[in-house]
Amino acid sequence: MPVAVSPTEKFREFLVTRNQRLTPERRITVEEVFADHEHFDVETLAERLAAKSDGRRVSRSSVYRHVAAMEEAGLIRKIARQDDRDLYEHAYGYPHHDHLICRETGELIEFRSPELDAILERVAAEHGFRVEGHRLEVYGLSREARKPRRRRHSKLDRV
Amino acid sequence: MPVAVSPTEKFREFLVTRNQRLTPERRITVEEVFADHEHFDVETLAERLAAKSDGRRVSRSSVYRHVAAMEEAGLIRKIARQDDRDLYEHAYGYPHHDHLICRETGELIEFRSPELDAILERVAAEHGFRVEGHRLEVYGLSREARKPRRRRHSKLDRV
DNA sequence: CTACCTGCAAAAAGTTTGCAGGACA
DNA sequence: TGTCCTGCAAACTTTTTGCAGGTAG
Repeated sequence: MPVAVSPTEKFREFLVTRNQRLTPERRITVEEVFADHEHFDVETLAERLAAKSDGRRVSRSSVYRHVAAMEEAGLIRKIARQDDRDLYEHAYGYPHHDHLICRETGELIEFRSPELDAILERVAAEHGFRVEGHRLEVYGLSREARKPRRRRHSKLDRV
Repeated sequence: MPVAVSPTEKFREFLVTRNQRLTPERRITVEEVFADHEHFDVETLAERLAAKSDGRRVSRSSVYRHVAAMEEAGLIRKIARQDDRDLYEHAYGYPHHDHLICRETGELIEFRSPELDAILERVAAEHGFRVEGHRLEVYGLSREARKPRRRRHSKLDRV
């Protein structure tokens, strides 16, 4: 099922409901965020937007404001905290999923598990709780990290 | 299997491995934390410890230092972020579990699900990932929050 | 004209750190 | 004596906010 409306358009629709406009700054911000499917944190995004050489820069404070709006619009979602920063990912046009997070390499491996969702629903129901969403971070070691010393930046590499 | 060693003693053992001592301040901090099974954030804990009328107060910075140490010792664990503060809970003498978090009341309902753990193991294995732990926060509405008592402030009213 | 917007600088809030004086082995 | 420790204040980081000027309809 294809995404019928672009994130930018979706954002505009959301803004309308609040009597707000899709300004150039807002457009630039959404487009930068949806230019790829990478996770991001606001600071980094702001740096990227501030570095634009053409007249397309957006101030840090505005980036924070726009990211907050995009989250309220349901375009993006907070997935974790990394190095004291909130990490975001696309929520629009991207199915919900969870993450395996490697403590060694920082890798984020995405996975989907309907079974998991089902269990949560059931457990929640047992507690009279209505699920609206969840955030799951599984910590451990990725295959990559466990590879027996292969070009990995380990101080223990024999010199 | 019963907890053979008290948290305080456990903390002492950990400190020894780093050539550190269980000072009065450290002892007071661990004891305060394990005085009940409630979740806590450092700021609140620090306030409690600063308010002690007897000569048992501990400065905020030390509380931060001690809490960090206790986490490294495996006595406590970070479970979520609430109101911009890290929230901790006991990890020692308390079986691992996850939480249903009410977005309305802030309630934290604990639950355990071996099935969930099993699924995570399986999914992880499929990705060559070795699980060491996880953090799961399920958001939604608790029964309490859904009780149809007098007008709860909701933007969705009469839309 | 009347919102809505933006960038800047300053402010918040949580957390960390440098430092001088103490304490303990 | 030589570490380890603590409290205090200052520093830091990320994020938010006040404000003055700008812009669109």
